[in-house]
Amino acid sequence: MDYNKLADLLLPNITKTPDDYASAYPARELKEGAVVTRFAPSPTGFLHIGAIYASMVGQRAAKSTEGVFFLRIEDTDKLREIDDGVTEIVKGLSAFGIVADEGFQPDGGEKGNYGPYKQSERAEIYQCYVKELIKKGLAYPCFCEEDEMARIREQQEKNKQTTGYYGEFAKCRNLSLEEIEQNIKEGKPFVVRLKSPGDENKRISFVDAIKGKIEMPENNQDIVLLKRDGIPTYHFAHAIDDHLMGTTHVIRGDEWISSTPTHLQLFWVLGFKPPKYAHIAPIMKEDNGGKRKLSKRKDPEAAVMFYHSEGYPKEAVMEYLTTISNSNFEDWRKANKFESIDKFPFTFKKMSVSGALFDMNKLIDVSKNVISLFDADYVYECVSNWAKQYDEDFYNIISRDAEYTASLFQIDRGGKNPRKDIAKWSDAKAYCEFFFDELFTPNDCYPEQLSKEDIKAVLTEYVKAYNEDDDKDAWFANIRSLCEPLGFSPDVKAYKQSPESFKGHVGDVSTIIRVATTGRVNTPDLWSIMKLLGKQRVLQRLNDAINRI
RNA sequence: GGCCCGGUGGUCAAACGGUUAAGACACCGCCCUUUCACGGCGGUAAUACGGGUUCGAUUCCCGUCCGGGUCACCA
Repeated sequence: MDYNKLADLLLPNITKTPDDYASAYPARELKEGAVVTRFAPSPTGFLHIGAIYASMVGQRAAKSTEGVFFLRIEDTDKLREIDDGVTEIVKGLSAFGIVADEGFQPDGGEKGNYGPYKQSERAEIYQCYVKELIKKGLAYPCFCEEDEMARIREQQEKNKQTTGYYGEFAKCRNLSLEEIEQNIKEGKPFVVRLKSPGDENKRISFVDAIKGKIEMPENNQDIVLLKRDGIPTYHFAHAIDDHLMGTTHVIRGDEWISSTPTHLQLFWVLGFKPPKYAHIAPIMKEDNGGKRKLSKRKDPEAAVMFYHSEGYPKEAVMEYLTTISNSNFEDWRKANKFESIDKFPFTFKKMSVSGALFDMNKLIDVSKNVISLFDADYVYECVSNWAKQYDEDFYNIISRDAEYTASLFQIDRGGKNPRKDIAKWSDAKAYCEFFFDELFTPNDCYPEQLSKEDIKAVLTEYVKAYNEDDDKDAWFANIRSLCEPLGFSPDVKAYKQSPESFKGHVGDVSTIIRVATTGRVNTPDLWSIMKLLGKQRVLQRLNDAINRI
């Protein structure tokens, strides 16, 4: 068969040669050991948290070796593609601080010398290489229809043979040039398949950067290279793009492991040096005792938007994801409490081999720690940004006096053992409601064992004694001095020794004042709160409380 | 079903031929304390099962079971 003739018949419009592309995509000039990674999503729906995870790994691997991390859009499936898919991906990533060195940028632009970074714009590149393969007799057109394929499959299943298009079942392999010409003339659609040189009985092995050595049978399927529409399949596009773009490490979900022999074969027939593979385990979810991948239908936490709308800071999500990805991260963090996460020496080897269950408790814990280290101004900024988008009323209230709001986040912050009340920005409202008159709801939740008269007496006396200029010690001494005349013990220990001789202790007196001013039994440091509230509001609330009794 | 990968407390995970089998989260208790937190101390809880190999197996080998992935003109 004259393969050159066949190639021109099938792809008449392709005039460039692989050499043209080889010179258009020169080897990258990077320092020794630099790693080139990429995140290559298809714009088929919302951004999954797994995408953040995978890109974080890619970015970290590249950054730690002064390499390159790029973003390539794999839009070869027009049926599943959604509008704004690319924007969603880029925005979603950048919301977590992930911006690619090359490829699509948050501003909508495209950066880098190895583009285009969108596969739909690379059609003729793929076709050029397919044509080359046809010329070498390594690829051929296949005119089989769907029902025909189904019939073959049925037969194979019946005979307990491996299903698929291969060997003797690959009937279009043996078409003569004349038959092909005839089919083309009749306008029959075709796909281009690889004439697989693989042998099912031979084995191929490769070393996965995460999972170690993996051995599998060679691929003997004549996989589709070019679909009817002339667009390549994932497999083929992967081989071409990652070669041309100089990817050194392909980081992807481990659902791809089983097609890696096919990919290795593709690199081989194309004469390309294959990249290293790092197959990462997916984040799982517990489901009826079993494990399954985080699902977008069932699990809100699968969507990147979830973290955004709940208000988990991007730093916390990254921190959590790193905890999952590198088992030694927590130890490192303990030893480097204030260090930027970028300094963490990331390695593939430490990555978990099997899928970790998503642990919301752990995220919350990590997030509380992360937020507890933020300064008050930054907390305010974050809460404000969050509220602006998700709770406008709250936003209007807190932004009226930025300084005031920021200072309320300063309570017990900045010291050695900061409070950890807030795990996500949506917690902020509940945390600080009583600081704002619009959000403050009086709630007379006084301890039940105290009589109304006693409560009233405490409040009445306190209104007289209250001095807003008191420092913390004086403030508390003041409360303490109220105790005895009112029948309360100024000392908790003394109270515990003979509870029957007191109405309560200084803690109860504090609680009464606390409830009257904040509507709560539990709050952060009351003195700080009253300081912030100011004399007028404190007295107002105290007197209101007295009047309600 | 074929082919891969995996199985240490509820979860995430160390230990890679010899440990009383770490640590973190969650849970429980105690201490600190004017409340709540924070912090400190302590506790419950694990090597899937069965065979080997070995003086000795969480660790190596085999089998069973269980879980996950994959078998498209989807990625």
